[in-house]
Amino acid sequence: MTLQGKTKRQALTEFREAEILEAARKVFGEHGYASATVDLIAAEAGIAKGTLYLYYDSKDAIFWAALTSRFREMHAEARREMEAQASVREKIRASLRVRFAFLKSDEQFLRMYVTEFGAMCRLQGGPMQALYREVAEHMAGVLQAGVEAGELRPLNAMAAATALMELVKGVFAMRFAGMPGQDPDFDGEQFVFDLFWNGVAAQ
Amino acid sequence: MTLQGKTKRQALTEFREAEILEAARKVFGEHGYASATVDLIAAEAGIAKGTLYLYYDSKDAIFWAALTSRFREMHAEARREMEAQASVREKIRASLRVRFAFLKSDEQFLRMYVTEFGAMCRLQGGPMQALYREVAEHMAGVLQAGVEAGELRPLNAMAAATALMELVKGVFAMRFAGMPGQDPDFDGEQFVFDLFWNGVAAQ
Amino acid sequence: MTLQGKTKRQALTEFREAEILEAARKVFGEHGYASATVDLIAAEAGIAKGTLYLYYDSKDAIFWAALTSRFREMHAEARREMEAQASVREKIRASLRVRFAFLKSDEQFLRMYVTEFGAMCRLQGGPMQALYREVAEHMAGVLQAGVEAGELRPLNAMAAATALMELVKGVFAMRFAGMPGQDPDFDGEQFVFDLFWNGVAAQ
Amino acid sequence: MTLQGKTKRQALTEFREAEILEAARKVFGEHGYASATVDLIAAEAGIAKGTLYLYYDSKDAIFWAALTSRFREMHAEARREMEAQASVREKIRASLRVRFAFLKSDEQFLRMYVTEFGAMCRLQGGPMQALYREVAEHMAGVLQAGVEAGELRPLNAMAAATALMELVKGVFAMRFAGMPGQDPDFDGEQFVFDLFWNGVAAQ
DNA sequence: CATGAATGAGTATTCATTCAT
DNA sequence: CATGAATGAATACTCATTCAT
Repeated sequence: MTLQGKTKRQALTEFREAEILEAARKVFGEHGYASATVDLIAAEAGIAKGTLYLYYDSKDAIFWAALTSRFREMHAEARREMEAQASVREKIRASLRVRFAFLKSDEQFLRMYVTEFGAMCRLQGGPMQALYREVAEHMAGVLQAGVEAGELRPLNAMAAATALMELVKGVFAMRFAGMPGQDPDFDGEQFVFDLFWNGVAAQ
Repeated sequence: MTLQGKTKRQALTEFREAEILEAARKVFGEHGYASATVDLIAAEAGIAKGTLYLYYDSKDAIFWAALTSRFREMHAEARREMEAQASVREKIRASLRVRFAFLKSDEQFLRMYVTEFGAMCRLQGGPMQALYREVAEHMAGVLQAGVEAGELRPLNAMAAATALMELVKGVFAMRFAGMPGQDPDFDGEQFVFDLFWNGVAAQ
Repeated sequence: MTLQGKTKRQALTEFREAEILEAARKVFGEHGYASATVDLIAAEAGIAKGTLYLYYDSKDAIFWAALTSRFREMHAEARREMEAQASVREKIRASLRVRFAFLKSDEQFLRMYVTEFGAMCRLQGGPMQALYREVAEHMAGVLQAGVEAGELRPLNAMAAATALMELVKGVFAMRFAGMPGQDPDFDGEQFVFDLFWNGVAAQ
Repeated sequence: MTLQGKTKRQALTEFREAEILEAARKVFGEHGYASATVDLIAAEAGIAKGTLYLYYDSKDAIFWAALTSRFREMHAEARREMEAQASVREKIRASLRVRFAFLKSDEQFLRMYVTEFGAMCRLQGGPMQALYREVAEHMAGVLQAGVEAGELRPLNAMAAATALMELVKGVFAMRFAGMPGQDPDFDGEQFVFDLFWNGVAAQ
């Protein structure tokens, strides 16, 4: 009974948190951090403003949670898919496949990721940076292994990992920068892979 | 006399504007857009707050001018240096040389460029996007010529141009993301060139 | 059974109420009325916030009850002790003895009494004022009798009674005002008695 | 010219500050600290809310300034009048004369002084306490001189000084406590003087 | 009876912008 | 041209109170 009670409450809490983050991504995605208001997020989530503060301590905390929770999901799936592959080449492919799928399917998250990640890393300091670093380090590990296995030419793995992440972001940034003639046939994923793979492959 | 008067006035105006933008870059660079205040910028520039509004219409306008004026300078110099080179390879080298020199020498501008360019492109809409596009299109033109000359493999030139710009930004972003073990010998410029050149060169 | 049930319930209710008031005095004493929160009181009392409202109608009511219940106790005991004395002189002594003992033994109540009684009398209106008046009137009655018996010089008994109460408060206020060189040998009770007695005694 | 300009500006500033404090005393006096709002004070002062913050940093600062500025004036005048007297007896009389005149003539200040001084001493800490102490110490010095001159019986001068101040407050507190039958002929000043003087005089 | 999640009115404070001098 | 005092709309956050479970 206690267990059920706890489970129920936990479930409710998790549901509310998810609801809030969903609303937050929508509002932050549309308005940007500065212009987004807590009232707007609460209204979007269909709850009272005060209720938000039962689940998150501040606007900052909401933003951080909304951005990183999704970012973590994306990274976790990419990691899983990469581990299922043997070669570095296929690991890179898998990583790109997952990331492109994620960013294409979640417009709001994409906006937050592309336009505010940079600023938030600097302003929010620690937690955001740590996450970014963690993800980069994982990719760097994969690339380093590729170098040691002779699949890749010798390179600074951390820099290459960062470059790969920024390339993905960059391709999506083209949209927001209002690039013209967006060729509907343009395959960003393939483009990034070709550029990066040719850039780092041995020989 | 009238001419001279006008010239004097124009000179003063230009001097004031430059002073303001310099101050703005310092304040925006240190605090980020949202936390920077017009009071702070005025104080830094050593003029009254009201005076700012004689030269710029709004905080937004100041930010935009501070960011783009420097961005334009960087691009203009890069363009000049690129035109002095014959091969696409050397044009790319020249572009990177200028951009890295600029960003290394101006910490404040670097911060604005890396952390707020993305957000501002989306939020400020037109003017910022147009500029970004213009720069990308110039680089795309160079790359397209390279493709046609057989120096580069066939590729989406606009995407490649964007990728190059984002790679430069990405290398500097590593700093702000608090990347560890920043190898003091790490040569970001060379790294970006190698990655990109190998990524796009023919064969 | 019903009787027992009622008695049990009443006992429980009284116990709860006492518990709540104890907690309230602690919280109000530490934080002051405005900064004290109902959550804090509930936590201190070890019950849920909603439960508080089963026993008291509002934060105000809790404050009022916490302050006056103790004030009443203090007065009741002072009254008893005064009645056990024959002369006005000894009645005054008894009153001071009880009041000083109470205030010295209950730091939290002391704080509420000294720092917020004044404000609350005005803001809470009726009930608090009535109580204050009742206590003052009792003391005034004693003093008036003293006047009529020739023990005290002719005076406005109500004013003198108020003065005595304020003097007691004033001595304790010295602490909160951060008075220096608090002589550890200083006997506030004796001091107030000497001042007041000399001030009101006949001749 | 510069001097005039400065003087003008200073005059304006002082005028505004006085205006604000006047309004603040009215609002704080009527509602008490907690219920008073900054909006109300601004409205009462006939200026915009933001303007308040050009002159005072916070609601707390306004309250503190409103209370202490008047308190200081009262003390300064009392001090002057006391110094014009030779005997301790007349100095005490002078002090009471000034204080009663002040408190009778400024209902709003009286309310703040009587009902919130205690709480604020504790909550605002340092500045308020220091002021209270300073005033008490001055009076204590006078009383101590009286003791040494044989005019007063030996006593704890600081305690007696505090007692005198609290007696004054106490007499006015009677009003707010809704004391009945306020004899219109009752002379509070004389009453406090008699009580205190008889209480402390030699013999 | 007891709970504590939900509410939303209420408030101090900031800051871009204006305009009288 | 230059100033900076004045403005007031905008907003994050709090907390007493309620009520469904």
